[in-house]
Amino acid sequence: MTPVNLKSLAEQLHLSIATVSRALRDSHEVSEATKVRVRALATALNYEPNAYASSLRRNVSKTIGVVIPKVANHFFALAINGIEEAARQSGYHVLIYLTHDDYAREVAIVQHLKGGRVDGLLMSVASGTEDFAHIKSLKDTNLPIVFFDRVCAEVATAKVTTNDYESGYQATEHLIQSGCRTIAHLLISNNLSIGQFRQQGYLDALTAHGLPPDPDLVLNGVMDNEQNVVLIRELLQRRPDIDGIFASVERLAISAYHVCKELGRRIPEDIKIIGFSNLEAASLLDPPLSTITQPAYDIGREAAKILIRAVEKKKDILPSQSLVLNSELFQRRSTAAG
Amino acid sequence: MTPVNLKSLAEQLHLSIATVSRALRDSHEVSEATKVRVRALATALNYEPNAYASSLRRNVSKTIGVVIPKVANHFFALAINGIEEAARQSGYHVLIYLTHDDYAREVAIVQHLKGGRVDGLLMSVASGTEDFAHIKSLKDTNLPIVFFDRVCAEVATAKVTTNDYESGYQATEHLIQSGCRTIAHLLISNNLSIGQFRQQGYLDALTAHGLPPDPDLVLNGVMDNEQNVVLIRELLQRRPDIDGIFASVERLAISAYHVCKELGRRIPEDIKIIGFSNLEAASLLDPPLSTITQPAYDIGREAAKILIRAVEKKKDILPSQSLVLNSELFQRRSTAAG
DNA sequence: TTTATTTACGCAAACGTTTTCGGTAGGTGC
DNA sequence: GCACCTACCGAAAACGTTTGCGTAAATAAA
Repeated sequence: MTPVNLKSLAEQLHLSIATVSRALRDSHEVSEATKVRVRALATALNYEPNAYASSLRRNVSKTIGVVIPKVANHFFALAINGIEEAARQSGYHVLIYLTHDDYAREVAIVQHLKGGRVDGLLMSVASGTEDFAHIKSLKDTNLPIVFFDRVCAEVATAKVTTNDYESGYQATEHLIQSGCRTIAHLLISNNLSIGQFRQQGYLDALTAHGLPPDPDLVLNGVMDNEQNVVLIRELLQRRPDIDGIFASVERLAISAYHVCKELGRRIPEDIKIIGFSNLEAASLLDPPLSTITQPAYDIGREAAKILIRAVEKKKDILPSQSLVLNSELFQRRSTAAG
Repeated sequence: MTPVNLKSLAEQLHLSIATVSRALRDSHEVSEATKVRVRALATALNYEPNAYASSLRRNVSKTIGVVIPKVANHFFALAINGIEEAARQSGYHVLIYLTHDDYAREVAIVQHLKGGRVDGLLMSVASGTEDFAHIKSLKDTNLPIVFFDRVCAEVATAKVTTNDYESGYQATEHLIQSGCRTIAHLLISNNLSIGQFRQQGYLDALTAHGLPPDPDLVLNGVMDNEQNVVLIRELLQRRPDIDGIFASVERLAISAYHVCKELGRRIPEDIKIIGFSNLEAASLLDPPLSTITQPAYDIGREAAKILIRAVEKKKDILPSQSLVLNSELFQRRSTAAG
């Protein structure tokens, strides 16, 4: 079976390759009559242009890369959903890379992307990343980059985030207004700005309501969930006065649930819990978990839109194009006043 | 800034492009001394070969496509995780396409893939797909395809699935052994074989235990969850004797939970529920949901492995390479015998 | 009629890489 | 001395597409 490409089409139509190419791209330099002829044969033979030849020649791949820590996480899954939607609408393809929060993997991936495989990059940096040289070096190749959620402050480009400070403040305030006086903050400590913003919101909400911040109530979680359960258990046993928990990370809220059940602390009667989460099933938990939910889909979609717009216009992406989309507080039974 | 490609490297090294290319690919036709020189400059200048030029010339893209209905679903998210892992290990890139269970989108995506953008395809077909001509036509271009989970029986290739029939049988048997006598089956009716297998397992388990199958107990759900709640409510009100529910689809189990709470049916005292689900939070639901959980990560990884192996060896994929990975039944309180 | 202008198409170069084919230099065996 | 081999390297074609430029004919303007 002969390959179906511009050459074979041209031969069958007794035209030049150039004319066939132009006809298919609807150029004004070719008559309507031949356009019709060309299109007819192309669809008849199921012609599809070779993406790599086209990309090579035009130096454009119609592909964007997405580098994220993980996909088995409802936030990132929803973000990909939004990204794919925006990409599809503009005819872009989506390459996915997972760092698993591993710095070395992130570096390797970023290095690979210098090969021109993508026209632009969406990125949520790994929590283990402390040195951003690899990202800067990629940006120096003029590859447009947009960060979302886990941004890299040191690289001057657009960032799409949620209002982490305000959300941390709101969550803490919500616990206070529900009657809590001794509020713990569970977080994963790393150098990501989002964690710091949430922590600051927590602290400011406490002081604003006359509650003195206590470092003993701030628990730095780790990667391993089993270990987190141990840490949280220790905290709750050491400080039986804790009556509220603000979890900056979904799985810390889940671990807190486990510990409370194990220790016989009733939620929300003895202790109230609120957490950042995109869990669909939050309302089905026992009890339903109050959440701060990020607009993950929108974050992904808007980030992709900014990126694609820049790629198409061949214009640099400015930090001023950054977007902050508000998270939403869903009040459920785990923080019911009582 | 001059581009860093083979040409520029060759000029600086006073070598030919051919030699530089061979040196970087570690050909035996170039001396060790020059290899060292070439590699040194290449790493110094951060050279990364142009992926599209390479793909065009070698007719190989080191990229696999993944076409799935959705990503905001723990099963598919885990599957992607496995796919990415296998791909990364073999140096492959992963393109993601979402059909949203829409036939037209699936056709458009498949048509696009004829452009040679991917070396192979992993696919889980959309539930709305009834005609497989587009897939067959893609396969006719000699593109290797491996189906996973939602397979297409009409295309002769490898399929990676789970033991749907046995799982349906086990789930039903588990309900019977927990004391249920009137067991409803909630499913999404479509022409996917997995649904049919599960339904058959349900029927066979009933008859094997002397319970007469009753078509009135089989509920065909729809896409819209609100509508499903209505349907389930009608069913439970029409048949107050129902004491067990087997949900073939996660969200139907969730909807059943909602209806039970609304109608005041206690789980598991009045009615027991088990469902296919990859929900992480199943154990945190109220009450914890018994599940049949598919090995999603392994399914994705094994499917990708089969595909990549075939791509590398340039050999056809045979239906005999199909794999069946067993699901696991997690018994939780929603089916506690009482 | 002559001179611009437009229309419709072909030629050929380019994108960066890989690979075939060959060529040169030096060494080895006879 | 000659034939032969090996080690190393370069020239150039090829992958399929896009596009600047040229050109012939047709049309419009003068």
